[in-house]
Amino acid sequence: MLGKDYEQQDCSLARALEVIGERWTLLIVRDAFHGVRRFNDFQAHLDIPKAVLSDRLSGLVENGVLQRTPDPGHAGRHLYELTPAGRDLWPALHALLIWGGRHVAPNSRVFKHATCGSLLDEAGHCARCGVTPGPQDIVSEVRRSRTRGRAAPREDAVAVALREPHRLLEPLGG
Amino acid sequence: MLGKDYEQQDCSLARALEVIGERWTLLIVRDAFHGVRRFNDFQAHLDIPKAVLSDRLSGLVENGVLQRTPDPGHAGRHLYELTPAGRDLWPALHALLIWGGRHVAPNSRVFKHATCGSLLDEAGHCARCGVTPGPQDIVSEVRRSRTRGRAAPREDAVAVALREPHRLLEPLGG
DNA sequence: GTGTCGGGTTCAATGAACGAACCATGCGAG
DNA sequence: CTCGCATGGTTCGTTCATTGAACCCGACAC
Repeated sequence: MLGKDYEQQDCSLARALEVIGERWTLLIVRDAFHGVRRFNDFQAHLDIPKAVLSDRLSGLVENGVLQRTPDPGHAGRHLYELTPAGRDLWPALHALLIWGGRHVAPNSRVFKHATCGSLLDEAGHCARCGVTPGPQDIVSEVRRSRTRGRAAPREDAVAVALREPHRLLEPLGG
Repeated sequence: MLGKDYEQQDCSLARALEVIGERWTLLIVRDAFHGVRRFNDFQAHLDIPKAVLSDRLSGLVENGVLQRTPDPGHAGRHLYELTPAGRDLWPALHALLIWGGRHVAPNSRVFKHATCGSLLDEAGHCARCGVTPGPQDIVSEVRRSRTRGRAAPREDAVAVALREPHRLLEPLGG
């Protein structure tokens, strides 16, 4: 992302942004948390040009956020999954999501603690259990609510699958 | 940032990224947390083209992250300061900083609780006081450490001022 | 063989970002 | 008053990134 002259900035935020600060990148990571693993699913859900998606996925793999593995069912195809470093992005992603929901437009999904079912607060904390669960213990579901308004909902496979509650990191659809 | 067709994505992360996801934007916000308020200080510290900086500052003001006020000392000049919504970005910014420090390159600064002086952990929590202080109660200082290596340090006014410990949000240099 | 689907790459056109040059205002010195 | 300089921008031509359509290839399916 940032020009090479930024390497003089001794700042790990700049480093982080070089990895996940490009257009689309964080949305790809978000989908990965929701269990999207295949090229076409990312593409259909994000409406992103294939060339850009290909470029971003390669970048994320290079930087250790995703790992590319052969798809066992289909030779020549790949699965993209979060590495531990990628899963470590959850707090940052969650904080941005909350901020967007609070200051830009209300969030359409809510997060619940998988083991007790109660809603997490804005810090991602489960009041009942007194813990801050990691993504593997969080269920994301659509906030059933007032006039979800806003144009026709998307109809791609990923969007449809995500209308059901879904535990983060668990592979989506087969 | 994202094309208009993304408005169909009912996702507050996308909304957030439209506001703070462009190139440079988060670095500007970071500097704002460190007390930078003047156009030239941003420009000197970030090595960003003036046209882009002007554009980003206007965008942040429009989106309610910064507010532009006349500089009391100098007519015709402005000060850019974080609004409450902007200050609310702290958890997200901090999480990204920590992630970058852990997975990309070690962080060159540390954060301490202003009221007790002890180091904050990676969640931004003060173990001694049992609180997670907001930015106004955090002091940022250079990690005094092994071979800070990496090229010559920057010499612009902001970089020099930030070599001293500095409480977040407090205006820098006069 | 032909067809089709997933997973890409290539390419021309568009749109951002860059950096240098320019402009306007407000000083302070002479 | 005039000159020079600093701040805070805007304008503009060049360069780089993004876009979307078209094309390619390898696996099956028939």
